[in-house]
Amino acid sequence: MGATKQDVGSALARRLGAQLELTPAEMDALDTLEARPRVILRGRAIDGSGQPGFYVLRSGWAASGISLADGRRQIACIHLPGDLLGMLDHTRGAGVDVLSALTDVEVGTIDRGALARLFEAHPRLGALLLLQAHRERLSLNDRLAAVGRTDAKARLAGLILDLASRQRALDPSLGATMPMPLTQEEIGDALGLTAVHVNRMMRQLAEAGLIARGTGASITLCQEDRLAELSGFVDRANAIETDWLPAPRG
Amino acid sequence: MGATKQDVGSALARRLGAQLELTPAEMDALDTLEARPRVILRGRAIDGSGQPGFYVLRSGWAASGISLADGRRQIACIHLPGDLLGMLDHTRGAGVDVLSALTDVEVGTIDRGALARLFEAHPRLGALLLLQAHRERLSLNDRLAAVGRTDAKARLAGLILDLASRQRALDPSLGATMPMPLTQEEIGDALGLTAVHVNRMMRQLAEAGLIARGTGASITLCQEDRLAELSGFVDRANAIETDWLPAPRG
DNA sequence: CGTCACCTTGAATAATTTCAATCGACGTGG
DNA sequence: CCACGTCGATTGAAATTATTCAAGGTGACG
Repeated sequence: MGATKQDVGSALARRLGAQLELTPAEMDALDTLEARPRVILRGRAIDGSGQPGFYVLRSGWAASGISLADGRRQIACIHLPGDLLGMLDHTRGAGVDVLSALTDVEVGTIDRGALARLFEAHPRLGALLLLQAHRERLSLNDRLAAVGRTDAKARLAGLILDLASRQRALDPSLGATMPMPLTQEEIGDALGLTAVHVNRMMRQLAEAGLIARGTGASITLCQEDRLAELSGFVDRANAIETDWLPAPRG
Repeated sequence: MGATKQDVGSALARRLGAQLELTPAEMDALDTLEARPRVILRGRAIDGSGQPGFYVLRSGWAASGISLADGRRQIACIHLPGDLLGMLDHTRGAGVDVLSALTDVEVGTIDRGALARLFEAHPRLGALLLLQAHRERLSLNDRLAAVGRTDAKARLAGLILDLASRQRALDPSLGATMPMPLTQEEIGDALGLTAVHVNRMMRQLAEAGLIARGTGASITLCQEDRLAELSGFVDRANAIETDWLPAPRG
C-alpha cells in the first residue's frame, strides 16, 4: 500500500474539479498552492512540527482524530487522496488534531498566507472550501450516529461501504474488491470498538457471505445491498448544492 | 426558557467579533446579512421548507443531527446563540441535517446569494466562516471520542462541562448554576445513550455531589475539577489561530 | 381532575470489553 | 539458514456496561 503515482498536478484541484467546473485561473491558483511534497511512512505522524500547517493528501490513506489521556485514540476521519488536512489545528492551536499515516503517504504543503491569498483572489474557491469543510462535518455526523446509535456489526458494514464509495469516486474502475489497508485495531479506533470485537464482527460478516477477506490488505464486497440494509448506509456521493456560490474569476 | 431579548444587532457579528476585531465595514456586512427574524417553538423543526437555507440562531438552543430509519435520532451538535445553522443541507441537498428547537428560539435568515457577496466583498469573513466550520468539526471530534471511547458517566460529565463553558462564553456573569433545558431523552440522543441510562448516571453524579439538579431546567456544577477529571474534558475556549487570515477590508 | 410529558426505579437481557492464550507472517541479526 | 521478536489476527470465557421491558411517580396545564 505504498504511495501511488499521482505526481502531476494538484490533488486538491482534482478533488474540487470533480464537483465543479474550475476556470483556468482557479486551477492555476490551486496548482501553485500545493508545494513541497513529502513522503511519510505508515504509522508515522503527519506534521509533528508543533506548528499548525495545511497539507493536501496526494496519495495514500491518513487518519485524523484525537488521542485520549489513557493512550487510546478515536479516529474521526479516514482521509483519501485530495483531502485537505491540518485545518483543525488552525482553530485551536497545534496538537488538537492528530494526523497519522495509515499507509505510506505523500502530502503537499500549503504555505501559511497562500490560503489567505486564495480567499482574496478567488472567493468562489474560498466558499468551496467552506462547503468541503461542512461536508466533512456531515460525514462526522454520520459516523457519530453510527457509533452512538447502531451496534458493532452495522458500524463495520457502514465503514466498509463508506470506504468503498469514496474509493470508487477516486477510481471508477474499482469493482467489488478494493484495498483495505487498515488494521483491525485501526478500524476499532474509528468505530469506537475494541480490536477483538472488530475481529468477531468481521468474521460474522464473512461467514454470512456479505464480504470476503482477501489475503493482502484487501476486501471484497459480496452483497452490497445487504450490507447497506444492515448498516442503514446512505451514500452521500450525489448532487452538491453549488448554486449559491460566488461567480468564478478568471 | 423562552426566546430572550437579543433583538438588536447581528448575533453572528457578536459571535465573530468575540474572536477578532471586526472593521466597521465588516460589521455592517454581517448586520445586513441577517434578516427576517422568526420564532420557532420548542420541539418544532427549524426549516421544514425542504429548501436549503442559512440561519443564524439569535436566541434559545437548537439541535442539529440525524434521524435514523427506526425513528431514533443522534444529536450531533447543540447550538447556542450566534451559531450558523443549515450549512450542511448545502453540501448534499435538504433533509440531510435535522434542525430542531430545544427551547423556543429566534432565528434570522440569510438570503441565498448574500453569503456569496460576503465572500466576494470580505474575504477575511469568508475565511473566518471556514475557521468556524472547522471549529464545529473539532467539537464533533470531541463528541465522537466521548461516545466512542468513554463510558456513560464520563460522557455526561463532559457534556455538562461543555455546555457550561459555552454558556459562560456568551454570558461571563454565569456562576456554577446555569440553564439546562434539555430533557434526559435529548441528552441521551446527544450522547448515544438511552434516557433511562442518562437518568441513572445523572443520579450517580448528583449522589456523588458533583452536580446538583435545580428545580427548573437548571443544573449546578458543584465540583468542576472532579467533573473534568472524570470526563477528560478539555476546554477549547482559548486562543484561536487567526494570523493566517486575509487582511480585513473597510 | 384527567392527561400528557417527563422523570424515576427495578429486574431481566443483550452487547461489548477485558483478560488470557495461541498462531502465522515477516523481517532481523547471529 | 534459522532462532527470535514483533505485529497483527484469532478465539474462548468471565466480567461490565448499557439496553430493554415494565411500572410507577410527579408536575404542569387545560
